[in-house]
Amino acid sequence: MRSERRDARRTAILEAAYAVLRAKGYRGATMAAVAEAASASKETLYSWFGDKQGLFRGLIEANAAQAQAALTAALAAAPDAVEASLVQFGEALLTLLTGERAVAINRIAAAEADRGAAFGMLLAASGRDSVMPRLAGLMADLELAGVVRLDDPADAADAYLGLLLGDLPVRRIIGVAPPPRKAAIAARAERAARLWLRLYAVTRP
Amino acid sequence: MRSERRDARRTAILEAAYAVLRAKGYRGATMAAVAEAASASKETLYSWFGDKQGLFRGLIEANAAQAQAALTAALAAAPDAVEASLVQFGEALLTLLTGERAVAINRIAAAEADRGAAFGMLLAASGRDSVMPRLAGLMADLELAGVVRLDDPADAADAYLGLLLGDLPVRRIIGVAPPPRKAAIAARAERAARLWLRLYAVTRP
DNA sequence: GGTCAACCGTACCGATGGGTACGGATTTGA
DNA sequence: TCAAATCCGTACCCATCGGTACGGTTGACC
Repeated sequence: MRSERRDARRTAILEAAYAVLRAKGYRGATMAAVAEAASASKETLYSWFGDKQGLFRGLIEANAAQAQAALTAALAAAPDAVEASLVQFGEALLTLLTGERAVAINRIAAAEADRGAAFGMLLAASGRDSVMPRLAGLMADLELAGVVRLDDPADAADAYLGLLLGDLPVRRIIGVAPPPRKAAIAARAERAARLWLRLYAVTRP
Repeated sequence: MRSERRDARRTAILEAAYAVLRAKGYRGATMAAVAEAASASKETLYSWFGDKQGLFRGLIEANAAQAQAALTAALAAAPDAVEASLVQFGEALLTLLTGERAVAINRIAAAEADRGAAFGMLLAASGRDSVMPRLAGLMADLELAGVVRLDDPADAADAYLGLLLGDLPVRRIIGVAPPPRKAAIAARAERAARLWLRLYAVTRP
């Protein structure tokens, strides 16, 4: 299959683009540097992706697909207790959002936010807009199980996100916080679930 | 006084720098554009601030002082109930963090996060590191008043920040959310205080 | 009123990076 | 094995931007 090799090459190029992006930032990620890292020519880059924005748009889309898969996997590993799935979901989401990839991509969107918010929109579409439905579903399950009562589901979801993330994503994007360790992520997810349940549980513990 | 005029000129230049920054972003904020907006010469800019980083470092520092003053004012307008001061503090903080100025500055730090985190550090020093003590003090007051019980004050403060901010700052920085209206800010601050009190109140309402 | 420093406007320089063009090599498909 | 398409490497063009130099002008201070 020719398309297989093409796809592999494409992801290899995007991987090289990400490597340069992570090391040098968006403005430092020159097309020449990406081409060299990918052992490709600039002309190939332009022919495949149109321009620099197109290249990194491709990177964002690829990452979005990856992130979706990770979240799906986290939810698929169905735990016995519904509450535990909230923790697992939180861990997966926190791992994604504070990871190097998401941070680097968020920095692109921040740097380009003035020149239209094209990157931001794309990121939001593949980020929040795909996360919230899953979170809503999870919470609906919890409500059906009689664990919690949610008068305003959107509000409750927002509260959970806040408790889970805090200002960590901003500090990551700004560059003042290192990526949290697995243990720290687990602790945060556990704490967020505990506090959130305390807020909305039907029977106050 | 000559220094008065110098100070006024300096703040005028920084104001012009901010205007250009807001309109064009950090990379688009060329020294020439700032000079023109300030009716100054590039040479003056370089002589006063050293280089581009120095200019925007000055902008960040000026903004930090302004923000500190706003928070102090919010806390100084001492309300009768200590709980109300939590709402006032939240409104002030939310107004600051989602405002155009803070967002533009955060975008600088995001764009320059790879090349060392100099801007990020500066921003954190004048931001979180100056906010948290005040929040801690506020919460200590609440505990002394017997309203809440905080086993882990740092944790409680983090939870409050999460409830207050949610992912709004990130969405602002990314450019996908407009600055919230006064009413929305008030609603968020009120909600954060309500939920936080529900979490930590001594007597569950 | 005269002197001196600061400042404005402009012009200039070197470097860099996005985007294009082209020749030679390599792979693809029959 | 041969023709066609693709791709790599390099070189090139052009615009932009950070930073510097300089001459004319203004304003402060004596």
